[in-house]
Amino acid sequence: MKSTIHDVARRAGVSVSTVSRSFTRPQLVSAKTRQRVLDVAEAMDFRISRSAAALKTGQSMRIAMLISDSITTWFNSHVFAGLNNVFQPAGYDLSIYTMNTVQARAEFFASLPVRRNADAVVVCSFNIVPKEIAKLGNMDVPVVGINIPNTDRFDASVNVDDRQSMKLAVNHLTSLGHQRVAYVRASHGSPFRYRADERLEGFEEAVKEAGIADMTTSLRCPPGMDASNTALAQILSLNPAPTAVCFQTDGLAIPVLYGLHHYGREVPHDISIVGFDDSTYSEEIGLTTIQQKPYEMGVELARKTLCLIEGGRPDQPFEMFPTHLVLRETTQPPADR
Amino acid sequence: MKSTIHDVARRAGVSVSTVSRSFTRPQLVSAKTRQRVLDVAEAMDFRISRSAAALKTGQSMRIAMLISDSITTWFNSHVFAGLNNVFQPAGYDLSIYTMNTVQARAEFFASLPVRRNADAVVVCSFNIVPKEIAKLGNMDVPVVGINIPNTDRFDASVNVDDRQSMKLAVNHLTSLGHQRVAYVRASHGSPFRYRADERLEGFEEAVKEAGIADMTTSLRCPPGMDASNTALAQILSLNPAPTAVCFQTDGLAIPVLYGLHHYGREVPHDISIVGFDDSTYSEEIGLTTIQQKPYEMGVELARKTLCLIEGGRPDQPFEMFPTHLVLRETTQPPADR
DNA sequence: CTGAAAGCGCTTACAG
DNA sequence: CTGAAAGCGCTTACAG
Repeated sequence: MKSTIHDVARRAGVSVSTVSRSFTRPQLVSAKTRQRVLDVAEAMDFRISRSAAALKTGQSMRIAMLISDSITTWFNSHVFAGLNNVFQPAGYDLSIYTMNTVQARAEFFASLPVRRNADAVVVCSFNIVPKEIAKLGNMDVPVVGINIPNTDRFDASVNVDDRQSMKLAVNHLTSLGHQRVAYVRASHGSPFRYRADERLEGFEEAVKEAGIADMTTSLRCPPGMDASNTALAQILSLNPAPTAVCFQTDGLAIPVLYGLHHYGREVPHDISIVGFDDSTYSEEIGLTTIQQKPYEMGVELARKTLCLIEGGRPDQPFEMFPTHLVLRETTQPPADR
Repeated sequence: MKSTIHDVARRAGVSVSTVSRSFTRPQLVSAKTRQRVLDVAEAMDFRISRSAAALKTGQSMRIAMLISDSITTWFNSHVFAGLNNVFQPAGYDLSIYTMNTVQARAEFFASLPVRRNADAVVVCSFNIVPKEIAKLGNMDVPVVGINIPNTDRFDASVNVDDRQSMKLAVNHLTSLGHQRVAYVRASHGSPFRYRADERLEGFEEAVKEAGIADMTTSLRCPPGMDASNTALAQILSLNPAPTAVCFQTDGLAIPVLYGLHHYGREVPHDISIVGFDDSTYSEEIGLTTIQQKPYEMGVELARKTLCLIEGGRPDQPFEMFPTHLVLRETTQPPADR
């Protein structure tokens, strides 16, 4: 029913070796023969079986992506898209492994289902611990990371400087003259803990350097639906009121921005807002924010990974991607100045 | 280096058949033997090679998901998450095939790279044409769809009634007393064309039934960054001004909602807004909208697909998922009433 | 440039 | 309940 490489060989009057080469190493076959093989294959609706090829070559043609929360988040889905758009044309399938509970995570690293079944492992925004990295390292395939806290034991990575980026945001505000600045972060327990930590540290450093540390406040959003509501309530009740607020993510900033309007606080006249990510709606809404580009980071990390799989060395195994302060419409000098 | 089933068999003092059965059909092996095999396998870091198993069984253990735009959209990423969370534990990899240009699409259906390399094909929100479906059908694997215009030739599908759902939105507004209602849709050329069409038709029907067809306007967002800006500009310049606006998607509604605030129109006091999807931020922002649940739809479609792969018949091969009007804070009776 | 042959690591029908 | 053996569909080192 489905034709195999043997059927094609017979119909084309060549050996299976030649059929195989016509697909995988065309330069080894005469142009004439190759064309005939390809024509016959086409007529028979033949495709190379990836399972068979994988078995023979010892590669699984699969790459595992480890994430600690949902693939539906802005960051993860863009990284995934970037990775996939490089891996897919190269013949690799990208499989997601979601570790969103302590138990799922422990199970994954205990049983390591990807062993022997992945040609590389991509660790995405994961506060992965040394013991876990060691386990992955034992798999003898490249282990690469995107926005990982620490590159030890990794073969390649692509990162953003969260600390420095957040300082960009604060410096923008302080240089406008803001003195009472608040910071809103997601609750601990977030899978992005280390990134949250870095951003908070960047905020605190910048605020200290600006000499306004004693007038700043750090607010916490509890997990759940009302995260932004809680943040909003805290901002509105701060006394004296902050003239500017930095957010750990645009995802926190946008609902608060909306809520501020709702309660009659004009942005940026009454209060300035800076986000982080440049994610969904940020441009349309005019949110001033720190831009990072997870799609592009995914593309670049996939390239490095392919290079490693082929036994090469990426030019720049550990790359720091730039971020940019994007000025839009939610910041201005404080009104009382 | 990597141990195979033979190594395990030798160390455990059994045949490879028994090792294989211990993993894939445990009930065929005595508990004692199985435990010994599993212990040895564990000690040797052995995992079944999925490529080898796939070759032998004739299954590819891969499922293809066809989408016509990015995997990063709210709808697609949630469907993907739902599918993947069922397929992955069942041992299947889910591969994305993105056809976002006419050329990419033609190439895909001409070469059908998934032939012999997928155990099922999932068509996601695709205005797929009969000729294309026929090509997929020739692959001899289940072809299933999610939000497809027409279920002919499909083996299973999960859909939402876009037309009826939009009528829900309009009826809500007319029953509040709104008479001048506008509709905002994305430009044609969108990959979601058929869904956009259905929603527009639903809108027009509802408006006709309510007897306010002559007071309604349908606005179009051109593609690109300024889509919502253009819509906003049109809404603001309509004369007489509409008292309510329905949007094809929340993604269009949210930036416009923000823009209306910006230009001093109070929602819902001056103008009511209804979205469609219940997507990112809709709840936090209090957007009244039509809710659909792509994650749940993905889960259910994956279940049907698995059933079909195993040769069964899903209880309900073609399922219509409900949508709900979610009342929040962006609608009220018109102020001039 | 082409072919014959070995073998990748499993699963499963068959036999006991 | 267990094992010996065939074979899934390829790739590739070797020979010519």
